[in-house]
Amino acid sequence: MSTIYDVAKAAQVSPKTVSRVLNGDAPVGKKTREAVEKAIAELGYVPSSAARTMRSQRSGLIGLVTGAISLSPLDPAASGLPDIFIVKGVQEGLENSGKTLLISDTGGRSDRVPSLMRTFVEHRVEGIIYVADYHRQVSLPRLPGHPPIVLANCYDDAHTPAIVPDDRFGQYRLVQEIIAHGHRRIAYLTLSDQLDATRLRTAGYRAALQDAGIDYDPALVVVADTLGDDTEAQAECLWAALDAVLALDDRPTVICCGNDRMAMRAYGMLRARQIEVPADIAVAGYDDYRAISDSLFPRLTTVELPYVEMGRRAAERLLAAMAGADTEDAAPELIRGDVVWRASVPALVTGPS
Amino acid sequence: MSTIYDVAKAAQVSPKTVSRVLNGDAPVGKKTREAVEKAIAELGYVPSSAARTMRSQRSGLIGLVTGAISLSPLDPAASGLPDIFIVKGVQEGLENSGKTLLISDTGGRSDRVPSLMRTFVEHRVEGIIYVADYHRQVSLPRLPGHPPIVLANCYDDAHTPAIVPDDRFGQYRLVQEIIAHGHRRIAYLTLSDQLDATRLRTAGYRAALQDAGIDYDPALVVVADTLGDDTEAQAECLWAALDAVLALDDRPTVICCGNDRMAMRAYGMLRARQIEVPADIAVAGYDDYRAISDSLFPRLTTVELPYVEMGRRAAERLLAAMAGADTEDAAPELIRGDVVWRASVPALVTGPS
DNA sequence: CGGTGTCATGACATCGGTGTCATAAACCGA
DNA sequence: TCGGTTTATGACACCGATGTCATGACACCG
Repeated sequence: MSTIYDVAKAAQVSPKTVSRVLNGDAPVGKKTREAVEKAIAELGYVPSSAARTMRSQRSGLIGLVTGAISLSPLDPAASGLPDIFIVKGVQEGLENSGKTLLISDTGGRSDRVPSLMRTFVEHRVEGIIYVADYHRQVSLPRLPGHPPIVLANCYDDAHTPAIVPDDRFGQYRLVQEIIAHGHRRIAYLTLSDQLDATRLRTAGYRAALQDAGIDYDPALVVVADTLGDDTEAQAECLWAALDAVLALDDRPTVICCGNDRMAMRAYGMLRARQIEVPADIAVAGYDDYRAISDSLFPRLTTVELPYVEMGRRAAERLLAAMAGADTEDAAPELIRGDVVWRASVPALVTGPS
Repeated sequence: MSTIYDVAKAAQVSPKTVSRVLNGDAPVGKKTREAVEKAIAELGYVPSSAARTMRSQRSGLIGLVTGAISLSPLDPAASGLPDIFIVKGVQEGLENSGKTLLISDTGGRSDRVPSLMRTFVEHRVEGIIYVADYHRQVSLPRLPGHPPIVLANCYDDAHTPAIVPDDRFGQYRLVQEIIAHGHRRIAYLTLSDQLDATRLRTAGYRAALQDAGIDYDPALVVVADTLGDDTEAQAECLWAALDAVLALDDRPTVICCGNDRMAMRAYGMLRARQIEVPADIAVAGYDDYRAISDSLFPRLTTVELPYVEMGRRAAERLLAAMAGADTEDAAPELIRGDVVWRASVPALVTGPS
C-alpha cells in the first residue's frame, strides 16, 4: 500500500503538499496539483484513516450497537418488525455527515455489550447509538471516556437522550379511525402485558373509546400472545383469545391485534372457523411490517412503527450532541407512526337488526 | 483520553512495558504488572486502535457491503427473506477471529459501492464480504490494493470466491418430499423468470418429477410474480396464475409458491375462493421466512434459504483467504437448505374417484 | 527601487502505539 | 567465583498523516 511519501516522491513535491491537494486546505499551484493527482492515480494511493485519526484525534466513526441482526423475527418480545429498519434510518440520518458507521451486534446476548462498547472506544468513535430490539427500558454500562450516546427504541433512568415510538398515540389513532368507520365493538388482542408497548397501546385504545363516548368493556381486551419463542404456545394463546371475544353476546366487529404477525395468524384461525375477513369481521394489526401487512390478502390495516424515522432522529440527535448541543432531555422523544388504512377494515354498514 | 504514556508515568515504568502488559508478548514482573494494571484501571485507559493499526499495519477490520438494510422486504426481486441473516451468519463466523466488522450499506443504490469500498480501503480492512440482496450475478469494481473479497448470495465472472444457495437442490428436495406424501399433480407458481432462483428451482422441480417418473406438465408451472415493488400488480399476477392452475381439468393437489410471501398471499386468495388450506389444497413456500412461515395458520411447509449458514461460510472463506489460502474456485460454493415440513402440506389421501 | 504582502511550498515535530536492540539484574552450572 | 544465559526493562525509531512555522518567489505600491 503506497503512502503519502510515495506520492510525494513520484510527484517530486513534499508530503505536505500532497496533503494539501488531498484536503484542499491551502492553495496549491495548478501544475503541482496536476502532478500530484497524476501520481495518486498511478500509484492507486488511498490515504490511511488510521494515520489521519491519530494526528487529528478525530476518527469520523460512529458506533451502533444492536441486537437487531441476531434476533429472529420470531422473538415474540420483539414487536415483530425487524428493528433493522432503525439501522436504516440511522444510515440515512448520517448520510451527509461524512461519518462512517461501525455496527456491532450483540447476538442477542446483552452481556456482550460492554465488550462491544470497548471496541468502539478503542476505535475512538465520536458517538454511540444503542438500538433495542423492542420498546423497553435498558441499562447501559458507563465506560470511561465514552462519547455521547443516544438510545433508539429504548430508554434508561439516567436521562440519556432516547427516541421511542409513540405507542399510545398510534393505537389511539387507529381506534379513532376505526370508530370513524362506524365500528363500536372493538376487540383488542394484545401482546404480552409485560411489554411497555402493550401498556401504552392499551391506554391509547381506552382513550380513543372514551373520546368517542364508548364505554370500555374489559371483556374485549385480552392478552393473546406469550413471551418466548414457542410459536405453538402463541398460537394456542391466540386461539383461546379469539374464542373468548367471539363468544361474547355482543360480538366485536373489529379485532385489533398486537402486531401484524398476530393479525396474520388471526386471518387463518378465523377462516378455520368459517369466518371471513373482512366480510364477517375486520382485523387490524400493528407495526406495518410490510412483508406481511402489504402482502396479506386482504391487505392489512395497521399502524406504522416508525423505525426508519426513529433511526433518522437518533442520528440527528447524536450529531447534535457531538456538536456540543445540550441534549439532555428529561423524557424520551416520542415518534409518531401513521395509521395505514387498507382493506382488512371496511366501514361498518349497519344492517337490519 | 489518556494514552499509554500517561499510564507509564502513573505506573512509573516505560511505555513499552505497558505495551507488554497489554499484549502479553513478553514477560513482565508481577509487581510491575500489577502497578500497570492499577494505573490502567484508574485512568480508564483504552488503547487506540488507530495507533496500533498504524504501527502494526494490521487494522483488524473486515468490511461488509450490503444492500440488506435498505431494501424493503417488499422488493419482489428479493427472495423475500431479509438477507440481513447473511450478516448475522458473517458475525457468527467472525466471532472468534478477533476481527471487527465494518458494515456499510448501499441504500439500494449500487453506484455507491465504489465509494463504500474506498472507505474500506481507507480503513485498511483486511478483507471484504459483499452481500447481495438476492441470488444473482454482480460485477464489483476492482480497487487498487484491495484485500481479499468473498461474495455472498451472488457470484461474478471473475472467479471471485462466492457462496450461493443451492436453489436447484432445495426445490428438488421439496418436490421429492411432496411426492413422497402421495401427491402427483404439483403446481409451481414461480417468481419472475428473470431470476436465477427461478431458473434453478424450476430445474429442481422438473428433476424431482422426472426421478419419480412423473410427466412434466407445462400448464402447472406459471410465473406468478412481477419484478418491481408494485404489490397490486403482484397480487393480480398471482390471482391470474391461481385462476390458471385451478381451472385445469386435473387440478393440482399442491401449490408450490416462489416464496413464503407469495404463499401467504395465496392462503388469502384461496380462502376468498372458498378453498381451504390445507383441507382442499396444499400450499408450500420457499425461504422459510419464519415471521411468515412459522406464524401463518396453518403453518407453512417451505424450504430454508440457508442465509445464516451462507454468511458463516463466507466469513470462513474470507478468513482462510486472509491467511493466505488459495481460495480461487471455478464455481460458486452451493449451500443447501433443509426442507421444513409443516402443516400446510398434508399427505394425500386418495379418496374415492 | 525598497518595503510589504500574498502565494506556493517545504522542513520538522507530533499523534500513540509497537518492533528492535541494548542493558542491567538475576540465575545457573562448573 | 566466574562466564554464560535468561529475565525484566528501557531507549529509540518508526508507522502515515497533518499542524506549525519558515522561506523563497513574485506582485504591488508609493
